[in-house]
Amino acid sequence: MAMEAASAHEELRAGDLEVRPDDGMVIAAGRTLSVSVREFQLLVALMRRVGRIVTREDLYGIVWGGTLRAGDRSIDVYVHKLRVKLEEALPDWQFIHTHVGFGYRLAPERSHSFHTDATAVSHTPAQGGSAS
Amino acid sequence: MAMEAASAHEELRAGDLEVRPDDGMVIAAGRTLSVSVREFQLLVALMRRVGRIVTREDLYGIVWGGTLRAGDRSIDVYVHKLRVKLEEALPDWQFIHTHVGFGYRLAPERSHSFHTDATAVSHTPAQGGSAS
DNA sequence: GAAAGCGTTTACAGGACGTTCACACGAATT
DNA sequence: AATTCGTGTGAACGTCCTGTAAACGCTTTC
Repeated sequence: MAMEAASAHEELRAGDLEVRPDDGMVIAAGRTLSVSVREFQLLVALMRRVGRIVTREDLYGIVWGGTLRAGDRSIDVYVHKLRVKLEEALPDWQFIHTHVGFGYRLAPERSHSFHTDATAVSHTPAQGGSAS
Repeated sequence: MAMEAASAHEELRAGDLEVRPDDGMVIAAGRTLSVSVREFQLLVALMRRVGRIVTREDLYGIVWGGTLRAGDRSIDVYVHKLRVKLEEALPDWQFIHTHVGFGYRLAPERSHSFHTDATAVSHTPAQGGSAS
């Protein structure tokens, strides 16, 4: 059977971004990029939920463990570090998207080329308007 | 014959680096390198996993056998020794890459060294110079 | 028996990492 | 427009990890 979520050689993909949770490797456009342990854990957590918004609380629980304390900016810092490295490797693609008040979402989207951004409605309040 | 990991005339390659586990030979850019037994074992272990990150624990188990004790720096020392010899043989290539917190990865990559030298290297690097 | 090579261990230096601050920017609200 | 909350971003700082040279004992060779 194909058990991939937790055992043999899981391989996560999103556009030209590839992550191998087992090997600790991140490959962007064929080139291996070096990321720290925290960066890697965060990236894996997001990659396992591609296209979906992950709350800070969830991310913290997954990567750091425990509960996110008020005022803790670790997630923001590491999201930023990841963005820098990903943009350096794949300049025309944007992977980690911010959903203010909701969390982060990982998905490969073109950066600056053209604004198809008529999507003014980023997320309807029907989704989960009560975030703590 | 599909078995190559331990039988007849295995021949490992990575760029201009060639290793023959059976003969105990290391050839870099056509020149034979002399390496010690430990250095050789470590190199073979890494070459058999080209492109992948190998943890210190795994390396130790493969080359030294047993479990890596806390504070044991043998691997670091031998990685360094290998790096010195490989760089001496192939100055513009970097083979053993460190992934902090993960392990080591062997892969031929150009050394992006932006030297400010306008005099020295211009064409043929004279690799058979005066080495030992 | 002395010299040399090798593998291991030790010591110190340098760099990377993770966390926390501080401030700037932007979005949402009033 | 002004305020408030949330996020972006660069930097400071202590800690841990890795790089590197050298000391040490062991084995081999002459």
